[in-house]
Amino acid sequence: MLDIRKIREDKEGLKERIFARGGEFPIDEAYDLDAKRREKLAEVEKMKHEQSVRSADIPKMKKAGEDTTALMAEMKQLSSRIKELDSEVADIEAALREAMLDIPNIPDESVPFGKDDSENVEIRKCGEPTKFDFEPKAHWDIGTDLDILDFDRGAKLAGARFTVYKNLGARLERSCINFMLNLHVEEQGFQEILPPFIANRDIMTGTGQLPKFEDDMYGMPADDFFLIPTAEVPLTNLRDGEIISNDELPLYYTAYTPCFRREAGSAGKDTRGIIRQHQFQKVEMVKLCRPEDSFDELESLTDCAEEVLRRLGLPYRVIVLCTGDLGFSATKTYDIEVWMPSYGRYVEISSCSNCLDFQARRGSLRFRRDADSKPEFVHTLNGSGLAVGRTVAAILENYQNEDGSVTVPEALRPYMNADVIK
RNA sequence: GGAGGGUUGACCGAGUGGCUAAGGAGCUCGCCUGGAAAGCGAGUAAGGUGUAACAGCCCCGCGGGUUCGAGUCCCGUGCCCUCCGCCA
Repeated sequence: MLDIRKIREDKEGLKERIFARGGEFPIDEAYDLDAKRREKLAEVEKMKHEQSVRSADIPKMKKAGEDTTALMAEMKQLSSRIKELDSEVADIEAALREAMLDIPNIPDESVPFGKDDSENVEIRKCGEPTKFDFEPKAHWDIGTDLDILDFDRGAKLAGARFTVYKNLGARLERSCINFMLNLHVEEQGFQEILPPFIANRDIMTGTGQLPKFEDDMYGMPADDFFLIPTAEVPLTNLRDGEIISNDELPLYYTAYTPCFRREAGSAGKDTRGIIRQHQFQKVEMVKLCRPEDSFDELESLTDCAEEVLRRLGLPYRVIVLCTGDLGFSATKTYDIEVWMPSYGRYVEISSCSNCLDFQARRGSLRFRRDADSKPEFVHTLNGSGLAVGRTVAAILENYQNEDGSVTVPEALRPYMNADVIK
């Protein structure tokens, strides 16, 4: 959620920057509701003041033995007028909040203008696309042939876009998780968290998944719970409602969780393999930091994710998302894309974003700089480190051998207890 | 699932209808001391909204209601704790 003051101060400038995302957002509406709200509020506040001052006279008059009937009757009228106005204000506030929740974050000045993912800009590249002196297979064929991925039984158990991992396939997934967590925790300074995989409506609203994207979430209506679509949700909200002390910042959290997404609107996309699943595993990193540090933290966060790929020896590139491709809560996002031979191109495997105070404001994530200063909102960042299923797919494809076996990357061998999957 | 207890400030905690929601811990300063601790004294301190700045208004888990007036009474509900039941 944006600070309403930003809209008040420079509505047109803001509209231009936000509309660069493409689409329309209710900024004018929020502006008008805000003005109306303040006007009504001033009116009702004056009445409340009168109410409290004059009501205080009643016990005094009673003590003095005076008759309070007339004053009480008058106060009763005032009270009911206040009630009416109060409910008008509440209606306006609800509408204002609804509008504000539908307005995305402002793209940072450094974000390139563009309409969609075709206009994202490559920043750097590491390694070269893998070359084969035989005809390489796609990971779904490799996985099926080695009997480590079972798509048919996944579909039987749950449906399309669910996959069963077996034997060294299951172990490869688990090894990646452990390898990534250990790197983040032991070398990069993150605290390891194992959060609930379910979040309630408030929490889902705090990070921006709700109310706009409810259709993309798996919900449990009986309890008004949701399966988390990413560990960003519990990690970012871990300190929700708290006032964090200054010396705790910056906070680095990492967690492995499964992620659940309905993928509404992705019908026909990436239907084969494990690139786009309703349930996938991910190791996520989240940072809470002081406002002045968040852009530096974004660079180091991205590097933490890249380090995973470097150690796995997978070719990748980093792009900066253009205004049209930027996520709802982010002001700036780097995507890391891994080389996927079956696609003949780079495929997203991590997304690292700076959300400024946008999420901190929706929940209430604040810190106190000094003992006597006011609480301020922290800045929040999140990045995948990495999407595990896509990492497995990339390993299977980039490390495949002509005989159908797959060489285990050096960094994973201690976890796999195997040099090769065959 | 059933029964009971709780929910007040960056922390603890009093407060069952009416002037400004106690007190403590904390923090700052002073006295005391060789120095510190303890003790004593003084000060300071809540978040939101709003204003040029004041003021004003709101805030006692959340939402309704009763009342001239609600932290306090009534209804609903979230969460925490205890016991019972069920259960990995």
